[in-house]
Amino acid sequence: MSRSEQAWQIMRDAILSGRLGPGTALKTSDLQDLCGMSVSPVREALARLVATGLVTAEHNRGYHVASLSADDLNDLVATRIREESWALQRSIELGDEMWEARIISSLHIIQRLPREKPTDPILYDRQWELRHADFHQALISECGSKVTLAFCHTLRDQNDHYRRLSLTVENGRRNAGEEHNDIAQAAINRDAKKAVDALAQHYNETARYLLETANEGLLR
Amino acid sequence: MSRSEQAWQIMRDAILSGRLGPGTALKTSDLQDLCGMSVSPVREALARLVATGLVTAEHNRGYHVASLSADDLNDLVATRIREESWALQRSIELGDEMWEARIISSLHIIQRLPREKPTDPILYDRQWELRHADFHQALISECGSKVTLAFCHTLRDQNDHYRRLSLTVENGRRNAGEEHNDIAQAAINRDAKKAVDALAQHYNETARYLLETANEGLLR
DNA sequence: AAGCGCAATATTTTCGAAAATAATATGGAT
DNA sequence: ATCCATATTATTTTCGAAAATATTGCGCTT
Repeated sequence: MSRSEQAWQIMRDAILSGRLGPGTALKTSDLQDLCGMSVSPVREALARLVATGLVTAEHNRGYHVASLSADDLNDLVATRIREESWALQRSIELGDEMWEARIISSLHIIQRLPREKPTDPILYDRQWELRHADFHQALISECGSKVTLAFCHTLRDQNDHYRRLSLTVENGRRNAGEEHNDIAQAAINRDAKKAVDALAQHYNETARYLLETANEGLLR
Repeated sequence: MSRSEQAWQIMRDAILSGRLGPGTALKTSDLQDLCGMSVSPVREALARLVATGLVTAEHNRGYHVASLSADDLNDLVATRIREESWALQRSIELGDEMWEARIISSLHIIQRLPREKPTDPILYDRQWELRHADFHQALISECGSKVTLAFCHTLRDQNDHYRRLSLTVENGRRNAGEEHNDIAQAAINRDAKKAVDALAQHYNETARYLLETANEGLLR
């Protein structure tokens, strides 16, 4: 793997885990230390993070971890529901047995994967996050629109940043297992309306929960 | 303006004008000559172009100008219609007089701005393209969703790459003035259905025209 | 004490060359 | 002649330092 890709992973991880909190100034010298490499690959990686919205850039004034706000989260979630609803609906029309199988398999995995205990003050279960992303990706994967899928991907990335709001509080995360189940069932039964409703509720609930339990200091 | 921004403009221009055709391999040494600077800002700029979809990157194998295909154009246009329809509808609900004024003013400008004659074998009217973008941006600007607007922006950028398909043929471009007029009128009359229909037709017509007159050699 | 200009410092951005990787050419075996 | 291994070349990626730009601290005036 190239250095710039390493740097991307390291920094992305640091941001999503909260080691680099929202709004933090990202000095290149510090990042070089963190990633153990020279400035070039670090900058390359920063450019990618800017593209996905995890980092903001100001000309000649460096980079900052994107800041979080309730307004932005609401915008994000509403847009995500709109996009993924469309994509899920189309996937229900177009998806074949392989599509169903991918949903069932990825659902199974997140149900079996217990989330890590919040022993760490900074709790961040990367494994769960990856598998969770797989599940939601599987649902919409057969929508037939490459650009839409790419957009959903960046929306998911930005949304994951907001998960950080709750990961610092005691209880970790609410149990969303049942919601996942409902979505998957409805999708495989080709019940588009039910599936879309369940998906929307899942995202809305998650957002509501995040804002409720949010550590105020993390919101702009 | 920083060097990397200069490089971005120069390369973007070269791609949209067709001087760097779809699929062209982008050697850093050539790009350094083209932009008159070192490799760092060139790479920085390439990263931005990758983010907007005008350029593709392959690890350790450099960069290429994005290639064009009928399938991708259809995906692009369908998605653009879906997104902008939503955004236009919301803008019609939320927009104030300033919104109307911006539409009227930007429409006026593109109507008065005559497109350059196709004397150049490589014809590319940057001025018109900018003003055209302004008009479509104005229509959706009051939708209230930052992420949606950002997405529409990248869709527009990718779409502009496809305009290249017709710019090499004799007649330049069909007259879309009337279509612009219809959209603007309906929007300002707050007739959402009519406005959305006119917008969709405008984009569909443009895509159909592009694919009809396309120089086959440019399509993958 | 508050505001301003200027020097000192910190940081970002860019450069030119070195290292790492991929593409191409060369030569020998079958 | 064709195929494979190896050497050569071309290209991308990374480095460490220099240049450009922004920030901070200090003494001065009002």
